Amino acid sequence: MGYHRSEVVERAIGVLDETGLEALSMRRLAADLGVQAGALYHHFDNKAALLAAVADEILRRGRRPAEIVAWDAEVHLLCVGLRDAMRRHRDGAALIAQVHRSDSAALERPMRSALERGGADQRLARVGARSLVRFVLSHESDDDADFALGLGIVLDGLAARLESLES
Amino acid sequence: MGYHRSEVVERAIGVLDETGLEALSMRRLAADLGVQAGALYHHFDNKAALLAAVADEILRRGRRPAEIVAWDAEVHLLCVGLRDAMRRHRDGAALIAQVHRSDSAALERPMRSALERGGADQRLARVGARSLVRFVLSHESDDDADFALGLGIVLDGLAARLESLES
DNA sequence: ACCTGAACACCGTTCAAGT
DNA sequence: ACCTGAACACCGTTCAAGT
Repeated sequence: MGYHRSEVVERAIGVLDETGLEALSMRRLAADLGVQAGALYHHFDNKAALLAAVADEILRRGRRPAEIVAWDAEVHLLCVGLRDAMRRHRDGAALIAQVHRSDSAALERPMRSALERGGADQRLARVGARSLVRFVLSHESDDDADFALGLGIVLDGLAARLESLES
Repeated sequence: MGYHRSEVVERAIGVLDETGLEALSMRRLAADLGVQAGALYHHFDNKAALLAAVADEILRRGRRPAEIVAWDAEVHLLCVGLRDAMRRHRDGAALIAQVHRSDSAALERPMRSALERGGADQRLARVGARSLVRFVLSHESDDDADFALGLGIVLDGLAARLESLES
């Protein structure tokens, strides 16, 4: 009953918010759409593909218009933006972390280029981007103050490494 | 057929290593022990309790004898020890991360006291310990050099915060 | 092209009944 | 105390058959 994938994804986000990731099954979602479970496989190869599409949509909705800012402000914006996007939905972090496991590049690429803009060599940009993204994904339930402190620690460590590269 | 929980746990670790976390079901484990699935519920309240016991045992086996070392060496040892323990078994990190979600204290406590020994106040010790443990848990698949670089970044950031507390 | 109905091969958990 | 057998309420996925 979803002409397109997009309506299935939208309903999936609804089910996610109402019942959580654990209860978001192909059968439950199909029932919610008034359709047999097997019908979903005309739109998605498997459940992983559906969840990837859901994660994509959640991140797309969280995306802010590109601003022209300093590289360190951009790194900060990327972290806070990711955090906000995933906190907008029940189990958002768990879902995005799960999808991120099989496609880490999508989330880490913008972070990596911001770090390279800040003078990081390829390796530091890669490792730093990975650390930052995983930090954000694993600290969903922290309150904002603790999150800011933890993020500040990682950013300070990164800054120290960047300074020693400049000399 | 396990007089005690310990034999069930041992077999569970075997199944984990052979087939991975996804395939470690109550039914599969029971079949492996030559027993009906229901019998396992005489030893464990539910699957989560079983997995917690398995994670505990994996961590217990990875524990090294306490040495008398400087606090920063201890923090480093705790991180590397945790990493080694979880890498000794297939899907070890995923299992320990899962259990850690409902009992983060056990893993974070020793890290917290090491940080307090290094001069951290309660809040910095709590946030720092959490960041370090989650860093280790989420970087299982990194190679050793990338892990060391990432860990160094977090530790440097922590050190900067500790120095500013001393003044 | 899209969906139904029905099946296949699984899950975690409970519980009367047996020893 | 510990286990069996069998059930309950679910899963993801496939596929002939219908429209």
